[in-house]
Amino acid sequence: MRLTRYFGKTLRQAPSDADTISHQLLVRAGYIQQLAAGSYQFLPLGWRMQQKISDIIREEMDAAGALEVSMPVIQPREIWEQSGRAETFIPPLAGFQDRRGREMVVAPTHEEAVTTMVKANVNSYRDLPVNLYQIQTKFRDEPRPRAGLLRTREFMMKDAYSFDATQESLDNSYDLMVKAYINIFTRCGLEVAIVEADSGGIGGKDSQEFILLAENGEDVVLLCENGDYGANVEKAEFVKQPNPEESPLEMEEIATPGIKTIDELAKSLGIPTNKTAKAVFYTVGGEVIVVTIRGDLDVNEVKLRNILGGVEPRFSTPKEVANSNLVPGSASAVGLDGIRSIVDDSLTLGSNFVAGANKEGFHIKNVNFPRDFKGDIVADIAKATAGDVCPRDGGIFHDARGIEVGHVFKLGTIYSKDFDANFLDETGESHPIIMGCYGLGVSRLVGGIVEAHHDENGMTLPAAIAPYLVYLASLNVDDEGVREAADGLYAELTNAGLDVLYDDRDEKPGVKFKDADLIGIPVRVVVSRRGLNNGQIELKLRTDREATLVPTAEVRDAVKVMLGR
RNA sequence: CGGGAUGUAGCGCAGUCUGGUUAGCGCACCGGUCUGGGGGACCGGAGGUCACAGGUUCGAAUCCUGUCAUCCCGACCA
Repeated sequence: MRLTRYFGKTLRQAPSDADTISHQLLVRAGYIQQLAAGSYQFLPLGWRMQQKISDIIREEMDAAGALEVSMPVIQPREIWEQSGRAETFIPPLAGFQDRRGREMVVAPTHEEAVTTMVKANVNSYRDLPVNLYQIQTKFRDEPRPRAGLLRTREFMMKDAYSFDATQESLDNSYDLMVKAYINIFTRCGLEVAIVEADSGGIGGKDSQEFILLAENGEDVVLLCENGDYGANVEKAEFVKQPNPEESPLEMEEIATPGIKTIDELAKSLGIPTNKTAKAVFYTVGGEVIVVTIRGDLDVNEVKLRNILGGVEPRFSTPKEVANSNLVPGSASAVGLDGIRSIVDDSLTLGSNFVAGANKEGFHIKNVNFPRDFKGDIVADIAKATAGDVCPRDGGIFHDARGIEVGHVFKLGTIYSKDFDANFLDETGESHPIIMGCYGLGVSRLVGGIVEAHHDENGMTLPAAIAPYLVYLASLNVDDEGVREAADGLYAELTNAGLDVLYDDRDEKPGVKFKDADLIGIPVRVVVSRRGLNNGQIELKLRTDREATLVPTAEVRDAVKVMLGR
């Protein structure tokens, strides 16, 4: 494609509202343009890059036996009511009424739709397994879109759904997808960490995320130093260090005037924080509950939500706390009646804790669980952090930020039951179909790849996903010899099956070099009067410092070698 | 939802505090001359509902009120 006929232009400065590097470079290089918060238009360069990624995804999904379909973005709200997610999906569904007054939603994901599709087409175990996927627009009304393409409201996603007759078959379908994802990310030039994850609003049991490690990432993951375990911080399990054994002593009230926090409490008593019990108040569906955890640990709200049956807990307001007769700073579950108590299992790993006395300015020594307070639920609800101990092999966790680029789930039968999507087994017995689902953020990958592949001058895109393979720059367009040579190379390289972006503009060399670097095309070919006088053309990989000179006749083969073709 | 910041040409900004020519500058854009290997120089142009609405005033980009938009931080352990 000739740049004189192209659409979109490069910017010397990025818009002031772009602050992550991928956002800045994608806008400056003319790949994308913002329309509204979390809503981007793809210019030709950006769209081509996204299409290259989509092509890779299609190849790998097809190779794994999945079949491409397409489902509506606008869906009747009914099916969301049927699954029970109409009210519970976070962020809340966006939608509108059609002209007949029927409630429609803009789909944030497609479990409901695909389940109805499969229900109509699968009756027997002979029809299974099957895996359906699509690459298509999603809309989620995110409370805070940010970081360019890394978190948008409208985005492109590849979503796949597997349907199996048995758990073993689901395991196989799931493994096939994990392998396909590894292939996809590898081909995109990315190294991703596969970590255990919470399944969140989608539902299901086993779930893993593919995390592209990057400083601008929103997710925090914990990785064992031995490489055998990695998990999103929302999910991570760890070995809680037990306190030294002591025999339980009698409770004793002590005055602690002015002490409000665990740190102050531990300091004033000269004890470690793990000798204290911390009480935290949450409101769950209008009910205030008290959550008790050892003072050196913090509550993981995702774990808490899961043991509460999936209802989102929220920090209680001061008013709710007061109405429940709880005393902030001196609260505990000791002696509390009529209020639900959730206890982290860390409190079983020690004795004689210091806890609040539920009286302003007082605490109680030698509190022991379950002797001194009840726990309606005792479970692991603690948040792991860097330095904690891996549950698999005792290794130490380190933490890292990353971008969630893929997420796979074993759903089980939650949706097939909602929609009566059943099959008959060999004995004629009816069962709900066992499902899995597999998401991959395509437009997010565009941003993620730039986060991973750039330098101070612009993008350094891998050939597999670059919008063009060759940036052909003619330095002296008013020189007939140069123009003929450049035109000839353009034709030759294009005919050889290489995507060429031909900079035939009447611009200074510096401008062309700057743009070539910014746009990030893997190979740069320069035709100039100077080189031509020696019968030579200049070739350079975007990621190399120095260029090499080759005779005109050898350019095509040399470029192919550089691209590994 | 809460907190903070910002809205002036396609992009980056000054001007606002202290109201008063025709609202400026850099980049980009159009015409021209020179130049020609890392965003070059000069000459001449075009481009603005100063986010929007209302108010104060002889006079508002500037002061007041409201609205909208965009970005950042927080969604947290009493």
